[in-house]
Amino acid sequence: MSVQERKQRERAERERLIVATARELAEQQGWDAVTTRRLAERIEYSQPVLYSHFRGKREIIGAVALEGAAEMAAAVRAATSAADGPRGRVVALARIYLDFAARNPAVYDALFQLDGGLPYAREDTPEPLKDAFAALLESLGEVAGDGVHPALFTEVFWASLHGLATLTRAGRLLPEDAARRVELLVDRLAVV
Amino acid sequence: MSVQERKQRERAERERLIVATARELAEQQGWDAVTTRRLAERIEYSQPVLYSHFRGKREIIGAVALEGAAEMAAAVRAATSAADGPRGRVVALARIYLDFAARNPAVYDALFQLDGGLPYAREDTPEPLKDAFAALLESLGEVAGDGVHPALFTEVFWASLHGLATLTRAGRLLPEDAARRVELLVDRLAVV
DNA sequence: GACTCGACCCTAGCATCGCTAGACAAGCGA
DNA sequence: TCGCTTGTCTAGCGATGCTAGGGTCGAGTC
Repeated sequence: MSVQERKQRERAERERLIVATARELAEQQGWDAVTTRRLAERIEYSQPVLYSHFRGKREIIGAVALEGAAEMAAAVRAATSAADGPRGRVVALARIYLDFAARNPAVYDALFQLDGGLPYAREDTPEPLKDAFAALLESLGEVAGDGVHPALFTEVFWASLHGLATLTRAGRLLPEDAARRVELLVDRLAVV
Repeated sequence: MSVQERKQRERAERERLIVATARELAEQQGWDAVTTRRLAERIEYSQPVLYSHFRGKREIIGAVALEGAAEMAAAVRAATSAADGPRGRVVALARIYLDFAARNPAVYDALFQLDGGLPYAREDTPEPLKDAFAALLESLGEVAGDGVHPALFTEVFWASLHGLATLTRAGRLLPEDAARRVELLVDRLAVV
């Protein structure tokens, strides 16, 4: 049995290597540069090996997305737990969210922009995705206001942040006023 | 001279045909299906003809985006001018914006999601894009509130709508609660 | 009215993409 | 030691965006 176990360990290790390498390559040169050939070369295996771990490129993007979701949830919780009061937590959340998107553009794309073949907003949605939304809900639910469903409020707030993140990164919004936009958004949306 | 004029007319006509065909194909089967070969076949010319009009696929996407921007601006102005009061105009704007995005997903992608090689938020930004933003500003500036720069408010409101539009279309948000989200967004963001 | 010459378009092909079939080698269990 | 499973690689398929080069057709000139 120990032989099989060793093989499974090695296999899992290689899978982590694939995901980490794909992410690294995407952050360095964009997802367009993440071709199966380049990826295979970087992990020092041939192309078909990738397909013994993932169905195709889409699933690799999906794996990066799941990893990113877990990181984002952790980052959000860390930031909000260090802040004081409902409003403080919302401000911290908004900042860390946009910061995460700006610092990890490839991961953010994998999560919300690209097709990673993951089911969203459904029962069989992977746990990391549900948990990332839950992390947002924990702080945003506090400031939804009377008579407003916390989840609905979270969706709206999240969508606003997502809009700011994507439009800024796509060059549609100038980064200079980013802080002022966040301030305005929190002031208006959050009920404290 | 009339021969040259005729040729120029025919050339311009063919360019319109290319853009219209690309848009049609994208709306029918998605932008992935818009390959230079398929596009060439549909307009009944060979591939290289496309490159005598546009630098490449990117520029074709950009042309569709410009066409879409003009349409969106017109739609927004039509909807807001038919509504009463500042709040009524904002509600109408939000609805028509999301409606436009839902009805013309390919055009919306060309505008805000894909790389059409267009310069945004700059001095040399094409007129249709500036005008589309201006159309939003006309109604949203009314409800920015005291001490808030109308353009900044417009950016935030626009980003929120963009977030709702993209997340909904990507399956990240369920369409059922769309109306409630718009209502909440307008209630909180707009100062009436 | 014949001819020259330039503008225009098409065929063919390049490098690269995601993905797969089939040959081959390595290492396990008997 | 042998047989077989498991795993990996080489090679190749169809399709992508884009381009080079040849050929045709028609406008303008003598």
